[in-house]
Amino acid sequence: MNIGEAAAASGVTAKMIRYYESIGLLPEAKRSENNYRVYDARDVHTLRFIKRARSLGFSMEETTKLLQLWQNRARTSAEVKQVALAHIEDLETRIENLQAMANTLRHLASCCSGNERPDCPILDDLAGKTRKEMESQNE
Amino acid sequence: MNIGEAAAASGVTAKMIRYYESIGLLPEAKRSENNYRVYDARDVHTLRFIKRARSLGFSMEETTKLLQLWQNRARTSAEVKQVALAHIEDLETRIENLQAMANTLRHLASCCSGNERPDCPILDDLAGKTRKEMESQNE
DNA sequence: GCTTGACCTTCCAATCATGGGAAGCCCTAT
DNA sequence: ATAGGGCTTCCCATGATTGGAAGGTCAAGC
Repeated sequence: MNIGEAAAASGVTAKMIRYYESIGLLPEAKRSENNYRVYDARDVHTLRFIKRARSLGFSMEETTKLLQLWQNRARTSAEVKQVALAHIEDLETRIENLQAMANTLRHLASCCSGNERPDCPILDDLAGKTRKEMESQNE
Repeated sequence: MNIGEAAAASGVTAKMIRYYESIGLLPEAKRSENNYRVYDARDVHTLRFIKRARSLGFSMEETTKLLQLWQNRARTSAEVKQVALAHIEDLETRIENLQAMANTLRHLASCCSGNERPDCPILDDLAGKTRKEMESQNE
């Protein structure tokens, strides 16, 4: 199985397979006489594992850790769970940050008439104008 | 006002101020006889505008657009609102993606005993095991 | 046999926004 | 005079991925 077939079977691009090998996430693939990388079903399984982990937002570092645990029969589920819980916490932090942004922007947008006039509470906020300054804009 | 003072006054690092200038977000700063960049209160105001926009998650490209609108008296609030609404949509998409990841992981983690044994539903999911395969693991 | 095209190989560069650091100039205080 | 701090430019690194160039290899069709 060439890299292209492995890519098609796993959903990971050939480029990324080579990259994963280069950073040591995957062991060096065997080579055919033509110097082509050769893969088997087990490699494809590993690639899908990586793809699934990445799609759940795990970093390459976390994915490496998970892959090692997967391949280690002496692992404990506690170790795996710890990685997952840490990642959940990271996701929740990021979600909260994004939601705070979205909430602020929704509020500002709802205050913006969105018409042909130039005055805009969104820009006023970005410009650091206080409510007080806003109210006394005729000074 | 030197770049260090402008940085302290705006909360934008000197490094980033130079970067913003290099990509054209900021015009080239005037120079003192020593070739030091010179800033005034207006520049600091602009830097804070940028910082606030970035903190609301706007990309550099969107920030550039907002800055142009801010500095353009002929703008309409509709233009500003459009940028904001597009960004809100982007944020919401990202939030949904992260939440889907978090939900999946929370479910998997809740199914994981997190003990000393190696069997782990989190790894099973990453490995692509179906529920059916899980139930018949004694085969 | 020779060309074409689809693979594969390695290596280098770009992305986005930011941080780190080197080498060297300028100014002030001791 | 020397030490220090700030300024200058330039290059490099991040994380994960994509793009591309230059060249080797293989199969099919002429």
